[in-house]
Amino acid sequence: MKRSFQPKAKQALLMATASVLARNPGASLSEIARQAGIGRATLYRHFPSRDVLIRELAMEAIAAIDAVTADVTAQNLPTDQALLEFLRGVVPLGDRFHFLMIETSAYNDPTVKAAYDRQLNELDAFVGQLKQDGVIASELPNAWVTSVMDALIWAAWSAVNNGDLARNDVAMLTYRTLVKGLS
Amino acid sequence: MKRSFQPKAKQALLMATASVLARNPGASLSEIARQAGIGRATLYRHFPSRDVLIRELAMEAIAAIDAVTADVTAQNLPTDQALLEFLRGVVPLGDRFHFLMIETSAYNDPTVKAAYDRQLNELDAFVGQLKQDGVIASELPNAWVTSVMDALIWAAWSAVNNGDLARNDVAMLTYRTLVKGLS
DNA sequence: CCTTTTTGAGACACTTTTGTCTCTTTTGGG
DNA sequence: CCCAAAAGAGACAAAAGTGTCTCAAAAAGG
Repeated sequence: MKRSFQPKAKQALLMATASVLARNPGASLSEIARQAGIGRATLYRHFPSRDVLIRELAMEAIAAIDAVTADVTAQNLPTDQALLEFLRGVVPLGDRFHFLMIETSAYNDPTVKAAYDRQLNELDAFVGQLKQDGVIASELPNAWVTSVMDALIWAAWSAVNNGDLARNDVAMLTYRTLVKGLS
Repeated sequence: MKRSFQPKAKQALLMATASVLARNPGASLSEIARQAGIGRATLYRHFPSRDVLIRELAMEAIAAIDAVTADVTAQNLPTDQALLEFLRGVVPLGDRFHFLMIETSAYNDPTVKAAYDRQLNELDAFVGQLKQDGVIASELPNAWVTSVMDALIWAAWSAVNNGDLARNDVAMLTYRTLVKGLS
């Protein structure tokens, strides 16, 4: 083959889709293709249906967050620093992180659902560690902590993409807000 | 007339719609009607079109938040207490508050847009006061503050509706998270 | 009860979106 | 420069959502 079916373009397409769907979950495929700067037919060449697109995006998002987690874990940092590093990695993925929370149709697929549940459990365990180490208050319900984390990550990503906040500041700002807010 | 066209049922319908649309902005009218426990045709008897439903819901949401603001203002509290009271009033309206942020199609209507812009300005002014009074840090961009407020209000409402948090605790929890997080 | 109003269910045309195909143009490796 | 792979454009049927209408059942006032 001259040019193999480039996984690079597919990746870029997935990222564009996340960006669109995070803002407007009901967006049509024409809308997604338009905002990705490609033709609708081309979108179908990469993804045979809307469901597959959603599913692959979900899996990609989960994998991207896993990569961040693995990277942070490998550094063996104290939990508070690990949280900061996690945010540094995850805030740029804010649209995909958010997409996972709102695009409930993705969980019709059992593989996606299993991977997502596993990731939620890992996050829950991390919150447990943060509590143990006194980074956040242990009397707070985990559900509240994870909700606030998601909410702030999404707010941070949106602020950067609206031009309201600088990309380099935003992880630290989120970290401070989170740690101080939940201490 | 025997029974006038009850504004009460209409109100209940709007509330159910907000609840559905906040979670799933792309929900169809069948979905909305089903979750509201009524027939689709009945929905059309109250609202002639999807656009009108969206528009009326937006106006109702804005009015409900205005009512909270007016109530808080009338009490002439110090700003930190005013914030707490505002949250107490607004967290139960979390779905409608959130709906206003995500249902961009509502702003096609100039009346809705004007009312929403006015409300955003009022919120911005309130944030300015909170900064002046040292309740929150003045170096934070207003956009970040309002983003975090919305995010937390929505997280709080969701947590209550998922049964993760008690309705009576949640405003105070949101207040603490917000004030400590942004101090 | 009886009457009037409201409701739910379903049929219907219309619009938008989805998914499939074909044809032409562009692009990048050889 | 050539040519195969990939892109865009557009036509098309199928599916889903929207808006209108009718009719029978339910509900509530008199």
